[in-house]
Amino acid sequence: MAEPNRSKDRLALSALGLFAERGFVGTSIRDIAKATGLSISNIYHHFGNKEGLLLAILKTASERLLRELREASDQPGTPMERFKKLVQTHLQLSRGLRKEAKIFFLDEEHLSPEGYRANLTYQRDILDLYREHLLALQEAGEVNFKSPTIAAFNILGVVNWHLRWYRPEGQMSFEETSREVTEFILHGI
Amino acid sequence: MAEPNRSKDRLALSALGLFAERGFVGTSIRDIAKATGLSISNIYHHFGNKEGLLLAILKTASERLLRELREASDQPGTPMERFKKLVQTHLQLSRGLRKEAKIFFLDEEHLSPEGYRANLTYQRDILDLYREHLLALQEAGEVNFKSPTIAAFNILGVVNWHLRWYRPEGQMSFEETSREVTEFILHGI
DNA sequence: TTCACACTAGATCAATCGATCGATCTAGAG
DNA sequence: CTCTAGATCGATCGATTGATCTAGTGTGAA
Repeated sequence: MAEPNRSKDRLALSALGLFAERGFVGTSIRDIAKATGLSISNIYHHFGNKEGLLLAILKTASERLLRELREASDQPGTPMERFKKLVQTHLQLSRGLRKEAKIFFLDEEHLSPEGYRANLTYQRDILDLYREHLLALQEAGEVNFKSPTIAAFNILGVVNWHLRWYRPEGQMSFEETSREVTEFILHGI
Repeated sequence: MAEPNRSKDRLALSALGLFAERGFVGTSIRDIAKATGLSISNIYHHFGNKEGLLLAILKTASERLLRELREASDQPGTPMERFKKLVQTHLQLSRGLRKEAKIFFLDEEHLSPEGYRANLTYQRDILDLYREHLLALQEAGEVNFKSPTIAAFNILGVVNWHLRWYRPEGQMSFEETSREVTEFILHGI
């Protein structure tokens, strides 16, 4: 086996694109197999079932997102500087993880209870990261919200909505929208 | 016919609940028929096809939402007062239209081109309403964003995210979260 | 060489899908 | 009393679904 897990990776990559485009239920295992040129059996061999394939994609993406967000916001600096870095990094990463993010918020209701729980945990981890930073800001007193939790939800709303409406082919550049979104958040808290 | 369109309304109501719970693709026309106790044929008789049923629900809800938002924000007052009223009304209405709103943002990719376009138009109408108000605020000079469009997107992100995470059965009251969300938005702009 | 195992293909399964059919029922118009 | 339009029914269509089964591959260890 010169190229280990090549089929597995190809399946995951094709599935990512198809899930993002047509949704989980809207994509059949035959679509995925056909897109890779492999047979259906590979999906069941490598991922157990259709949901296993989705969860594998979600796991990889969310772990990477959380890790990179932690790294970026763990740099030295004032609480406000670190929080700003967190938001900016989140926006930038979401840009590269458009498809993954779309899957994330799309097909929750078609997952098994275990899959749903895993999905929820990934989202909660991101929320908690924001809550930590917001709590630090609140203790520093530079801030005018009462509940760090609600503030974290509001921020996630703005950030996640951004990857919903932002179109790279539009007239507004990513840097332009990203700066405006960041300022909205910084004023909001 | 003592009760005109009763079957039609019952179908739409059942479909609303099922679509919100399991998604459009995740709900079969058999599920809807079974939930109402009527036969499958009624759906095709009253709505043409499965998508027609969804679009009918979407149309009713979005027209009502837009109308009530216009009414609420057309009251006399300063631009800021009217804008605040708009946001508060939006939050309140979303609370009563939870299911409809969920459908709205869920299954876009499974619609026909015409259905997708209709869906997009409804969302654009809301966006434009916000842009009008934000433009008035910008001209009044009380505001620190550059693009009313981006600001409108940000606000919609916060409002729509609210109906995603807010749980009536949780410990936080609706009034509490609503106030906090509104303040976040008002500071953000 | 032999054996075990990871990997892959293709045929096939029962279940379910959206949609359509002709037939029947009901209510009101003329 | 007849005619018609709309509402509703159960049966059924072909297609597709996720999943499984069998039958091989090729590779590396013993």
